[in-house]
Amino acid sequence: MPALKHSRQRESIKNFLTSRYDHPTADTIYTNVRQEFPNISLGTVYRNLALLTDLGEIIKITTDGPDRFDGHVEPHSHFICRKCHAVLDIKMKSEDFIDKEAQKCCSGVIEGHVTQYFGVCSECIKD
Amino acid sequence: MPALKHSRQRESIKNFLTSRYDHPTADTIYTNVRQEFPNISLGTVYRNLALLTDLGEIIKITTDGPDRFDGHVEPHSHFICRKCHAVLDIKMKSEDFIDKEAQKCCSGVIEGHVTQYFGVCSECIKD
DNA sequence: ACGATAAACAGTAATCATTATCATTATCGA
DNA sequence: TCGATAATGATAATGATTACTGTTTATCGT
Repeated sequence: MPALKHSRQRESIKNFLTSRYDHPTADTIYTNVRQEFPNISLGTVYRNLALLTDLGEIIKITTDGPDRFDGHVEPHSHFICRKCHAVLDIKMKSEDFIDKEAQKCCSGVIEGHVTQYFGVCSECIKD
Repeated sequence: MPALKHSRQRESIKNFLTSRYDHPTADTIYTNVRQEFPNISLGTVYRNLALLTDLGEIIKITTDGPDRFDGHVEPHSHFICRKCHAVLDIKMKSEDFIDKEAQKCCSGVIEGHVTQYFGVCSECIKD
């Protein structure tokens, strides 16, 4: 547990993530933050994304393909379009109910869940 | 869409998966199937896992770390222990209800969902 | 402000999981 | 049994992520 020090690079990554709602990958974050810090390293991006995830300030979304990151930590789920692979937010009320239902048939202690919905988004459905 | 041909290797992979309930990784499958086919290639394992997934005969579970595979396709969810990383099955009734709830606040068409519960399993909770 | 300490950095090499390539072998219908 | 082609084994290549190394920078006590 090393003492945390402030860094402009980490602040910029965090700011970028809270400004976006499209769940970018590490690489997208890298190319964008590079406009403010032209020689930031990709390793620095990954290091800070892991750190921010551990701190609970952002959320890591593991899917097929590269991981995506979400700067908005209020409980919500994600809808992933199987055509264009867009990741959209879903905010529903029954999140607690789901944990309680699952707990009924699980011998361990359930602390939470991550649900990914899949289907076709409203844009792709036009085609 | 190439015409499918039978292969003993693919059959062995499928059989191994339906015999297990612990959601093994490609590497675990590889080392086990190797007892029957000593010079099967890891590439063959991956190729057949992808094929079987496309055919809907098995399920690919994407998590932190390497993908895991499930030979049992009846709808169910997974509980992942955050201590020992075991993947256990959860079979609950409200799966359809969840899709309908989510559909209420989603502009796309929801076809299904994958939920991963996390917490501490009954073994690890003893420590 | 100054200097010591250690976190964070940029740059780069290494790792890990997965996919692609290609010459050879196995499957299967005619 | 023969011919077409899917599947294989071996291995190279890729893509995402992590680890390493020497340098820079933030923080804190004086």
